[in-house]
Amino acid sequence: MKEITSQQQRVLDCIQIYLNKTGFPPTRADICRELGFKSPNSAETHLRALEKKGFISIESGASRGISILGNSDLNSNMDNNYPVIGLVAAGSPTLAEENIENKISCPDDFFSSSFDYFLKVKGLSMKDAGIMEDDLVAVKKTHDVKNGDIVIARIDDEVTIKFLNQKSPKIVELEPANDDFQKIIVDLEHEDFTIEGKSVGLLRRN
Amino acid sequence: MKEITSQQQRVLDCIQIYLNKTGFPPTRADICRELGFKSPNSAETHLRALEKKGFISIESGASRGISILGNSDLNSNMDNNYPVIGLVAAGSPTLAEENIENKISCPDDFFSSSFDYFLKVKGLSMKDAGIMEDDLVAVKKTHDVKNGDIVIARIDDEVTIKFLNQKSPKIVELEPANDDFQKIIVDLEHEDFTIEGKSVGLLRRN
DNA sequence: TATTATACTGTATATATATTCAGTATTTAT
DNA sequence: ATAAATACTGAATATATATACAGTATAATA
Repeated sequence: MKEITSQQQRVLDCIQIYLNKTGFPPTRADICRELGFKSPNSAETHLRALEKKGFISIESGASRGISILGNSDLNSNMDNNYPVIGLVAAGSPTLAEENIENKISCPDDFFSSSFDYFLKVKGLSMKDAGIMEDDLVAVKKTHDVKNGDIVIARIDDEVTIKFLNQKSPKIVELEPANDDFQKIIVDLEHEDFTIEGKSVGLLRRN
Repeated sequence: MKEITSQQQRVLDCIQIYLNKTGFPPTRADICRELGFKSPNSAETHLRALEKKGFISIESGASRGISILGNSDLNSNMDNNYPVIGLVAAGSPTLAEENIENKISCPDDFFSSSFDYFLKVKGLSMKDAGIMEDDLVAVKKTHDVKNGDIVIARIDDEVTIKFLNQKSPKIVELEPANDDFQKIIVDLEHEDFTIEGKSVGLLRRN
């Protein structure tokens, strides 16, 4: 199995998410819509690359004839215990024992993408995005984020959840979804900045 | 779930077998080939019957747009399958098969209280309460509600989700959480009003 | 340095596919 | 007795979809 590129990984994830959501694979046009491509051939070439590398198989001539290989997951629906983490500051690793407030049993394929933990939200800085105090945001630990994603970021030793907007290679803006809050402008050259992950879903327990 | 006929069972089995074998659902022609039908309309009518009875859903216009619903045989652990319901109008019972858009496997004790179904939210009338379009509200069917609860109510034949505020034995106010929307004032003596249940949680899948 | 792989836009088209319409016949409810 | 559901054949068609072809551009490789 050859190495997969990050864009090919996005396409592969897209297929899996589409499958979970609808029960059948996407068309080229569906993939374009999901990932923002403007030509069906963009999807086509990625699919052919993924086929060549053995990640998927494509049934010639068949519509939606994509199947994900090496994936005999009848256990995809198994429950797992996911930790609930508060907005922890400091250099302590996010998933360290002392930061785990709780654990929640939940199917692995519960959200559109796999995830690693629940983040318990403090404050109302993302209120207009429908994220309220004490909501549990399902966080996938990844650096594969793009502008517009709701990301969990660490600046120096403060953790925050905001919309990502990378203005330039050196400047990142973290935008709240609440007029009462200011956007955070991060100078990557002078501040310690890390993307912890991104939101892939939300859970509210009254 | 209405009774399935033996031929419809054969078609349903055929879809499942095809899915296991190829990873994507069959076309009408595929079903004909597998079961020996000579007209694609044979498959079509069986599919429509299966859809009507709630065994499958069919995405209109999409090729191979068949997905098998509530197949608790394959993915049942200790989880339960909870139906996803749109904001259905009319006198049809909320949990009628034809209103079920989807099913979600989820632990029984997932929210603070037991619940009966997920309601897929339309519109932004509860936006300031952090309830956005397409959010899934976990609904417990009950009449035990109090002022301030987020309730699912039916007025004549319209279903809505709002804050409950009973002003008097005869007047109920349903209050949105969005300045762009008007509160709904219900005269219990002259309008057909029912409390379907209340929100006990929320799920958002990006 | 040339070549291959990646990563796209944009257009075009053959065909795969859903879906409707017109029939026939049998069985099941009302 | 009549309607409605079941169970098909057969033909026709609009459109959904895969896929080829023509480009552009950059990064990796040999």
